[in-house]
Amino acid sequence: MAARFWRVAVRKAARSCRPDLPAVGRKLEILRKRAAFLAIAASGKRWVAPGFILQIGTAHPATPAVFYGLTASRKIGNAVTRNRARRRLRALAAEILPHASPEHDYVLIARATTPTGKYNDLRQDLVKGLKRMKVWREDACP
RNA sequence: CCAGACGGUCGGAUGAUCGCCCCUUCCUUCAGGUUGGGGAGGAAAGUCCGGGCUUCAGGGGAAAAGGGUGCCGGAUAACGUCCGGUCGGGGCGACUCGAAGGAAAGUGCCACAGAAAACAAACUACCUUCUCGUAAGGGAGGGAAAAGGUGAAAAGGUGCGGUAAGAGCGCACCGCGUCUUUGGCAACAAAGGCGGCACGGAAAACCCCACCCGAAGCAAAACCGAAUAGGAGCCGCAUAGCGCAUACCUGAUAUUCGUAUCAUAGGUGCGCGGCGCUUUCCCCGCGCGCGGCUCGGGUUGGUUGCUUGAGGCGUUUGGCAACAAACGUCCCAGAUGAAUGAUCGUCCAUUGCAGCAAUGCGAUGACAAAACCCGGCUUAUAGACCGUCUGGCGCU
Repeated sequence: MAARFWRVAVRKAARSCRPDLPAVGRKLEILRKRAAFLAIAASGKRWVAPGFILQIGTAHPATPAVFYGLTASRKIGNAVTRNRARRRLRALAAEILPHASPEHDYVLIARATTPTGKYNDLRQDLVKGLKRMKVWREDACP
């Protein structure tokens, strides 16, 4: 009940701050180049949750958008499973990552439980992880 | 109604909120907004066959090697696929399965067991002659291959006759071989004659015969952009060439500036020769130095290829069928760290618990996701539905 209310509030906030572009941490861009993934992995900062692994790249000047990438390896299952994991992570990123600092790049790595776990758990874990790593911005539009 | 055979269709439904990719309308400050439309499969899978397409200039012929296919006829762009037959297995049946050419071209093989595994042979045992012995029985020679035993297989089978015992030794039927006739396009089948049995298995050992096959793949390939980038150097080989023609182009000379002349300047054309052209050879044709080593550089990106196709659906006609033709109609994914979804309800299935029950609470949702495109094959697949047929049982 509380979670539902919280989610609606976020959506309202996201909608309300749309007019004032270009504000920090609003848009999302997906990384597609192998070199970018390697650079983020090399920074070594990672946070492991039951449903996924979060990697954070080294700090750089803030960009207009938050860059993030998704990885679903052969290990977690066949093509259907990998697709489902990647799509759940993409939905999660669309909801949560506007709150992340645009001074870093992020990579979400799918684990075996990603396609089957509870969506609420995934969401809470990601928020927790961002706060732990001190890249959480409470207001999406400061 | 039960059990089964074959073929086909589908393979969760629906709503709300928030999104993604492609095409498109309009607005436009060129960054977006906006209108409308489309967006995974029967196997998209495995990548096992067959094609299209692209590149290696291309085309034709022959040979060798290698690979593939293998009853007959048809379908098809093609196939190892499909359809219809034949033959041989399985099933009461519907139906189904089949590495189904040649063993009389040749070489080799047939384990174990057994006497013997392919010019047949003879262990036990059978018959007989001679001989030794009182006898039981033994020894030597001959006949024969029926009985026993071994084996996947023992050189036709069963019955009768025959014989010292036996044996296709003779006869009948069956099998086999061969010839003829008939039916069939054919594979093959049927009938009749002849033969007295010759020809064991395995070709999934090599092999022979007939037919087919160039290679690599969309990371193909083309273009744009970028870059000193079809780069530079050295070595080796080679006739790095020769002849003829040509004033058309560049060039040279002369010039009255209009042009003329020059073939021992280059280009160009033709011929000869050399090398190369996807294993080799020949012919046509095409291209032109070739080969090796060293140094330096490049490999990001974008666009095209990219989805209108041996296309889908419907009707009619031909055909037993696979399929073909005609007409009508439709446009139906195009991503590239890879879109086609995420979340939450309701319903539908399956299932667990509780309950006398109505029902309630919870869990789960087959296999599996396009990657240039088609035709097949193979494998995976919870469940639902439809049609045709077979064998039972019951009823009228």
